Amino acid sequence: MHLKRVRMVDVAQAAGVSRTTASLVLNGRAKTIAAATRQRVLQAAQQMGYSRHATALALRTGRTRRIGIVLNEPEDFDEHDVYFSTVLAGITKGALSQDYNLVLHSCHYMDWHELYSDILSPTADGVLLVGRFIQDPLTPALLDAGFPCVCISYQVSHPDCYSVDCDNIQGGYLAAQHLFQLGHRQIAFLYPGETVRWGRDRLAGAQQAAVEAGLSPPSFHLYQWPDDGNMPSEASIHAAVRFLQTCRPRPTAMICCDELRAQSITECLPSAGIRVPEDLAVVSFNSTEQSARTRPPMTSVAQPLREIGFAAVEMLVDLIEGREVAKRCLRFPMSLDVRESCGARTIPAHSVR
Amino acid sequence: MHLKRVRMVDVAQAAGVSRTTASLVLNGRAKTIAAATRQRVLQAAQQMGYSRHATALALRTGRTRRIGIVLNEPEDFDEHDVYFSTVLAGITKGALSQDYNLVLHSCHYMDWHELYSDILSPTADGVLLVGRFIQDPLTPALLDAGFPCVCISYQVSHPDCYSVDCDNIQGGYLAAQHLFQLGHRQIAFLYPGETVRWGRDRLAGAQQAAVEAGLSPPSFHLYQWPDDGNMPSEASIHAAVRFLQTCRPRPTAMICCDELRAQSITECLPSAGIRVPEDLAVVSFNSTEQSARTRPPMTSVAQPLREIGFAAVEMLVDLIEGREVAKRCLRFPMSLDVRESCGARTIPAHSVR
DNA sequence: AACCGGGTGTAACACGAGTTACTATTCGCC
DNA sequence: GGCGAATAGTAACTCGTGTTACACCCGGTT
Repeated sequence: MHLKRVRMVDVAQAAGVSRTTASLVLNGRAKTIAAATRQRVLQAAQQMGYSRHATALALRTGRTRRIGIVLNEPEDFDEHDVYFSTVLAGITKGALSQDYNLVLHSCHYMDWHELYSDILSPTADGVLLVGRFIQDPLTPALLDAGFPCVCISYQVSHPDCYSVDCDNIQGGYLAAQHLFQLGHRQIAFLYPGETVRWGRDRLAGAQQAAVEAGLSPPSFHLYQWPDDGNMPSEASIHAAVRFLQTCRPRPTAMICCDELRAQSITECLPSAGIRVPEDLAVVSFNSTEQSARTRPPMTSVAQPLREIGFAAVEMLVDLIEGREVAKRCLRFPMSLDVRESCGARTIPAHSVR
Repeated sequence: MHLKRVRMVDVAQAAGVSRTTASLVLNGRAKTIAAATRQRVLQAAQQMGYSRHATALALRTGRTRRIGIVLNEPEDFDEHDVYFSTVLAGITKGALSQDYNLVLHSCHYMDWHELYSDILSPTADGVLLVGRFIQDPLTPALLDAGFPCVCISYQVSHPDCYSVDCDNIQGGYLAAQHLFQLGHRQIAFLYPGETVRWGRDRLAGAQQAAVEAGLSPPSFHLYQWPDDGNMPSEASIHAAVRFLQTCRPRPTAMICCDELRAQSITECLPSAGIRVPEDLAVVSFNSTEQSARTRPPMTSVAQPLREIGFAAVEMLVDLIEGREVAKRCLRFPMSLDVRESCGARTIPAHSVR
């Protein structure tokens, strides 16, 4: 039942030439081949529906024209986590424009060594590592092996590390500046703690805004949420609400570095006697469609995730094809989608798209 | 800077044997090889960090251990369309358990012929085609070529077509049955029309429920929405609302075959003087997190998308590896997540997860 | 006739692996 | 001591392609 593949040698035979000649013609290296012969070969190829055997080509050239993608977990596509799908949308577009295919490396997070050798097989010409954890041994190992890598939304300290990220410092600055301009002075800052780089950076940006607003030394009411994965537990949400209730002096605003948490917390606030935005203004991060649909619609700092994915592909392909890459770390500015959770009037906001 | 790869011949040399011997040992075909020699080879391989060259292996064996995925559009990962990411979550899990990698074929929808030859390169051992359109020429072409395919959420009439889908007839039945049990008799049915199979099937199911409820001949107020892609246009939403307003006899309930549309329409209803659920009970399809977050939370028929993705991988791998596949079309039952948009009290619903 | 040189095309090798058929050595047994 | 069988290992081919070095032909010049 299986149709036999048409190989180059079949085309050559049909055109009455050697395989070498066919190869030269089909690769445009046909300087020394007579025009008539070339036509014969091209026509035969066309007619027989010939296309190169990808694997053989890859073996010979050492290039697969594929880009690998490593996510943190097999479950990363969970509908709850819009982050990966959006970055992936950008990556897909980038790969399309560069004429590369994408490989999703399937692997449990833990057995990084298996993943390591799968990548170095090599299954692809380079790999995009999406938002891995700082302690992850995989990235340095790949870099040590000299394998082309681009990190998305994180970076490691290694001379060969290239990365694309959003400018979290500037993002934190935006969030805080907005609140300061609205007159807030007591601000709760909810984040994953200093160990997570984007958490650290966003806080740093917020503190910078505080300094510029004349609040020195800058002081936020810090709350570090427990490390419980993408889906925050109910207990962790309640703990955050309790923090907001008991914190003194009472905060009039909160910056929450995660949209999903911000949303869950906000939903619990009314029953804790806290109204949004009257008693507590809220700014979250990662402005997605979700933020527009909450009550009240939530002001949120947006990451340009598609652009990040797209740029990461571009950078990786430059690396693969040996072109010079100007900056080791590309940073995209974040933007503030002003909605209603801060009591500011709704300005036609920078569209999410 | 690039570390030279360790090849099998290097391992063999280090162990003082021929490459053939090394190959036999490393593939467990070492029946005729002395235990001592085998140990030497294994140890050398271990020590030098040897791993097979994936491309060479694929060329020789004719198996890439990759599964291709074809989506409709490069933009399918858009955050608006949770469908693909959820199916992909299931596929990822399936691929992981079967020890296959995944290839995302990047391609514009239109130039199907380019995609066709990319698939037949072959980039993967088989391909999952996710929710393509009926008119799509790609699927029959691949089937004609004898390439292993599994269709997800659609099917074509071809003797070799294998597919995994949810049972849309039963889903339509569930939706209508729920409304009939609540006493509704005048029901608007919003769907993409007869040309889209799942639309047709859901209607058929609903009609079956009507017959069983003693309403014969079954009559719904049919509304066919225009084909405007995943994101419904504002105009199309308004048109639907107008339909609900002007339709006589006045419907007391609506079944909308798409969650996103149902949601947008529901948001417009108050301003049209229609309250949900008092004036109009609403059942939608594709129950995702979104449905739980609307006001009121929306009753919706859920597709087991993860299970579908997972099963599709299983089926495809069976096909690839030449095992017998019992059923040509695997159908998963849908389930009803009862929320508040029908006025039924909230029953602890079948969890989305 | 011998030599040169441009125009055409091909034989042969390489990429890194799996597999088959065959050689070489040792062992057991009569 | 000789013969067959079992044991241990390898040369040579294959997968489908890109590339390099070379062979051949033919016309023109010395």
